This record gives sequence, C-alpha cells and structure tokens, in this order.
Amino acid sequence: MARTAGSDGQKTEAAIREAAVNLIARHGYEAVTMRQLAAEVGVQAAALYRYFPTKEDLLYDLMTGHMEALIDSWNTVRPPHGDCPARLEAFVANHIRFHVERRHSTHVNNMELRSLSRDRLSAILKLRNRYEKELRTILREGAEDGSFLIEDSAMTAMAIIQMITGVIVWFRPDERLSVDEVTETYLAMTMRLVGAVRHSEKTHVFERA
Amino acid sequence: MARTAGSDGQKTEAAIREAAVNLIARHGYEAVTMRQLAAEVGVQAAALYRYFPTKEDLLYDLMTGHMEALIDSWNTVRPPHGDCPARLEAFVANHIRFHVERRHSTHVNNMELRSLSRDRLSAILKLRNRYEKELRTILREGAEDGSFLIEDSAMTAMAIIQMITGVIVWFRPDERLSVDEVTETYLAMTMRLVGAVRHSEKTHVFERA
DNA sequence: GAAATAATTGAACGTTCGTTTTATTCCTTC
DNA sequence: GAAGGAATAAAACGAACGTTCAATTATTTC
Repeated sequence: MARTAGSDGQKTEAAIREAAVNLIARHGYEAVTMRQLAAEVGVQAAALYRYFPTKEDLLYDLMTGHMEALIDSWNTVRPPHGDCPARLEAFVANHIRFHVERRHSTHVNNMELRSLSRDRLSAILKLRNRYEKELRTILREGAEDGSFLIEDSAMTAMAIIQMITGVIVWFRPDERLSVDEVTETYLAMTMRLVGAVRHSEKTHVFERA
Repeated sequence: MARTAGSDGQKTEAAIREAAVNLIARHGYEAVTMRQLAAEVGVQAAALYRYFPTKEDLLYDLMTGHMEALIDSWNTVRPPHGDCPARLEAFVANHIRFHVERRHSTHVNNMELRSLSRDRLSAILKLRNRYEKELRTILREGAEDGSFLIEDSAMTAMAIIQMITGVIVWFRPDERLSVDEVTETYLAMTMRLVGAVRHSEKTHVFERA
C-alpha cells in the first residue's frame, strides 16, 4: 500500500499538530508515542516523519507557534501608552481569554519545557520573557505615575501571571461560569492586588478597628 | 556478587526517595529510567524493586508523602478560629515557606499527576482538596465577618494558591532575596487582593482623578 | 496518457524500557 | 561458628521505543 486516496499534505500536517497538542497535554510529551499519535491522526507512524524530522522538532514547533500567537494576540489589543490601569486591564483580559481558548496548548508550553534541547529552551524562554516584559513595563510605569501601589514590579508581574494563567487549571467553560464572568472577577482581584481603584467601582475606605 | 559491605535497607530506601525526587523534578517521571535512578543511588536497578514494587508505586509514595507533610505543617501552625486576617497570613506564610523548602517535591506533585492511575490520582486530589478547603474556609468566614471584600471565595482561593505556589517557579534562595522578604511582599499582595487592610500598614485612600 | 512528483504504507533496525529470576554475599542472632 | 534472613548483583525477559528505508499508489504536470 502507499499513497491513500484524497490524501493532502497540508491537511495531514495540521491534523498532526492538533492531535499532538491534545495527546501531549493529556499524557505528557514523554508518554506519547509516535505510533499513538499516528493512530490518532489515522496514518502510519512513518508518515509523521515527512512533516517533522524528529519528535522534538514537533514539540518545538508547537511551542513556538503558541508563543508567537500569544505575542501577536497582545499586539492586536494593546492600548496606546499612558493610562496604566486601562493597559493592565487589557493585558489581563487578553491573557485569560487567550489561555482559556488554548488550554491544551498552554499546558504543553508550561509542562514540557524540560524536553527541549538547551538552544530551543532558551529560544522559547526568550519569547516568554518578551511577553512578560510587557506586563512589567505596565506595572513599573503605573507605580511611577501613582496609578499603582506595588512593592516590586518584577515580583508582582510573576504573581499576576501565575494567578491569571492558573485559571486554566480549574476553569472549564460551559458550566455555571462564563469566561467573561471569570475575567471580571480576576480583573477585580488584579486591580486590588496592585493597589489600584477600578474605574467602575466605588472607592472603599477601610477603617482600623 | 551480591550484598555489598555496609548496605542498609533503611538508608537505601531513603536514598532512593531523595534521588527520585531530584531526578523526576528535573527530567520528569516518564523520562527518568529505573537504571538512571539506580545509578544515582549507587545500586543496581533490580535492587530498587526490593523497596518499591513498581515505578508508579514509587511516584505515588513520593506524592502522598508530600501532601501529608503539607497538611501536617499547616496543622502545626494553624491559629485558633476567629481573626481571619491573621489566619490568612499564617496560611500564606506557611505555604510559601513549605514550598520553597521543598521545591523539587512540589514540582513532582504539580507535574506528574497524569502518570498516576485513576484511583491513586483521586487519592492525591482528595488530600489536595482537604488542604485547599482550609483556605476557602478562611476566605468565606472573612467575607462574612467583613474582614475581606471578595467576589467568590472558591475562585479567590484558587487565585491565591496559584499565585503563592508560583513562587517556586522563579525564586531561588541565596540570591539577593531572602525567603522572608519574598513572603512579606506576597503577604502584602494577598491582603490587598482580598480587600483587607494589614495590621501593620497605614490605611491608603485612593481618590478618583 | 506518459512522466514527474507527492503522500503514504509495511516492515525492519538497533536500542532501551520496566521488570523478573537466580545466585551470592553480608550481617545478625544464638 | 553455624543458621537464617536481609541486601544486593548479574543476567535475562519480552515489549515498546524513535526512526529509517524501500516499495507502492495517488495526483499533478505537460
């Protein structure tokens, strides 16, 4: 047997990517075998090597694709400079939406870094740093102009990113909670966390007992 | 050859646990082989099976040990009821200290859940839920007595846990930052996040522009 | 409709995996 | 100092791993 009727390289490659993200997110990169992946795509294992020279090439392809899509998505919604609270809200809202929509891809990027070679690992970390730098800048400028009250912008950036990325660990849409509702609550928590008062909220004054 | 001079079952078992935590945290459960682990311990692979019937038994042993130690550590520092802000501070401080001290063990527990069988997975999740319930209770009671201002105690609990567990991702002691300094900043962020005013801080009033 | 190219199969390669078996040596007890 | 259990080594098991290769069929090109 050989080429099958209706076979199309572009469709096969896309199917490999999709099946790989789902399988790796569920079972982990090391636990997923090329034969298992091929079966999910509906193809023999040897066919995978037409599109990805090695298993690690496939993983790296998935990860770079994810990071570039994340950076692109922020670039399309990023507000102009000034108004740090508005920029922070835009960052958080976009981050949550992006990651909820790509839960499996996010899990792969967060869990499988250690399966990359040194060079590829540092390439991914470079992209990640470029993205996180955006948040650090917002926090630093907001602290300088008095919009925020924070102790350390780098530490705060890590805290916020871990908090808002963690949504994908417990949140499943289609339940009693929508993405918008979750985003709204996380926005409120983030704004309090950085010592800002939200535009749409009443000012609360706490008195010492 | 056979039994080596000075060999001791208890020491070997402890050495296996320690080597396994380090190797699995670094390379992942699936990527670590029994031969690699045995070499790290300084023993042949077959010797491991005297202490752990299967590779998964070893993983499960490490995970339950970690969770039980975590619950124990909270039980020893847990303050009496009432005074929700003090209880929350104690929870956060203990959580950060525990996890920083056991970075590798924490990584194993967070990353390798998918390598457990169904029954063992749910046993670990049960322990985890018991621990997280402590935080949810503090938040709920604090919201009821007016100490905190939060939207949803379950969601807030997840946000806080992910934020404070995330410390181990970026923090390395022995640098310019001590555990106590990091804990102090995270305590401040947590208290603002739940809408509380810390005892030791001045009350800040934000004015609308 | 023949030639060129694209897509895939089926079988095989050597290696490594988790685990088992058997035999051997060390250590403790009396 | 003999006996018996504890701790390990050495070798082997079948299965599964990532990957390669030659052969074969589908599609496109002219």
